[in-house]
Amino acid sequence: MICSLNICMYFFAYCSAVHDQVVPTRNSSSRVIIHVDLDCFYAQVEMISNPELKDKPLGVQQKYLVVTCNYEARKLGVRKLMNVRDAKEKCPQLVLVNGEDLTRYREMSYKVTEIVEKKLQQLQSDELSAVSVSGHVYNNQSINLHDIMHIRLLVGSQIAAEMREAMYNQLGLTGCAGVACNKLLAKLVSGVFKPNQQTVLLPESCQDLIHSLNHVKEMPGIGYKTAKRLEALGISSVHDLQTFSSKILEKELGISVAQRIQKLSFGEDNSPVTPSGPPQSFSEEDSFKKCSSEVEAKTKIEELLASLLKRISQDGRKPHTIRLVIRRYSSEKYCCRESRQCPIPSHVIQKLGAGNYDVMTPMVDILMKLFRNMVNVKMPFHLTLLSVCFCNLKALNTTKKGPMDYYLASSLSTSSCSGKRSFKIKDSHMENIS
DNA sequence: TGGGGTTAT
DNA sequence: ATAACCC
Repeated sequence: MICSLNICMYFFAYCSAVHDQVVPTRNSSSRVIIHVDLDCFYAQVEMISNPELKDKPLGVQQKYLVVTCNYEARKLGVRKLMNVRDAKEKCPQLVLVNGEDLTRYREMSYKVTEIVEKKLQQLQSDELSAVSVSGHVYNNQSINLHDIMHIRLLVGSQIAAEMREAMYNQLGLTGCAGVACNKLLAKLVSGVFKPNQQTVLLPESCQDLIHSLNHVKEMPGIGYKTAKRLEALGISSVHDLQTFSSKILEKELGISVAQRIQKLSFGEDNSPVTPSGPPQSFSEEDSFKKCSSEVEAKTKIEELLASLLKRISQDGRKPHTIRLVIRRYSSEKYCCRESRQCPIPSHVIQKLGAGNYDVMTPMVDILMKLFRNMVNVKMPFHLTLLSVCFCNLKALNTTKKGPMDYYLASSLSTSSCSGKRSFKIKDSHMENIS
């Protein structure tokens, strides 16, 4: 029997996903999802570029935050998103490196994506006859070799191990993996044994895993805002959410969110693994204590734009929309951002690719118009963040139609259509079972 | 709370 | 086009 597996991978902050629809030929409800999470990705990249850091407690700093840290530092009490002062207090020997420039993390992320895609193609020819697990089994549950779903998950655990091996051998990166029947559970179970280990969840232990969460906030898909709204309804544990009136929840959160998160609370998640491909937007942002003049803002915007132009020219695609985002100073803990966006005029887009025409000037002009649209520069203001974003990325310049366009368009559409590929995995053991 | 990125309205 | 939400 031939089945295809659905593999999904996420990485901290830099996002890459590799995917495949997992469909044992007829039954689309029994998927196998592999979720891979690299251990403290930024810190690993830093330790690879400077091996002296390897056995020291290391934190990656952005502004006055330690955004992530290695496991040496965690043993000594440092946590993700900890204040630099608190972290130094907890751990005076903590070594800090600046991680505000994401360039090297991005580069490593692209390498990981490449390796995973190569490995996925290789799997087609690999013979995986898995009758044993790789890594941990959640709850130490015993395996039933007569249960077809158990067998599929075991195959998944072997593939996960191969993925992690490839990433370690070729890039020196370690990470965790979780194998389960949907994305939610795969992600949750991936964190049970850390770091650099993997765990498979057999369906019978699903409820145990879900109820091991202490609070609904720990459920992936329920963020700060949603958790706050749930709290206002008296919902705090997963059990609270499971048993709460669906009608009232729908009224409070809207039918879409309500139904989705209540399903999550039971461990149900039918969301597909979506091919992410290259990013759909590029942005650069900078935060600071205070920006209160237009000149100051313009200088910062020029810096952000310059970096962005460099990145977009490497990508090859062209943005058709530009956006400016600000954050105003607020005494409240969580302040919102405001943004203004507009289309990029086609003559500016054309200058992006070729020639040495100055593209900065017209772009800065547009951005400053957006800026003045949000901020009344005749009144005092206090900003704490500026961000410039290129989005609505298009591969080709389709503004002009030439005689060649027909051919170009058709050759593109054959390669970029429908999105989902399928990888066949021969599993000799499965023939015996089914 | 950084520096992102995607989804919903 | 903008805000909300998530990691």
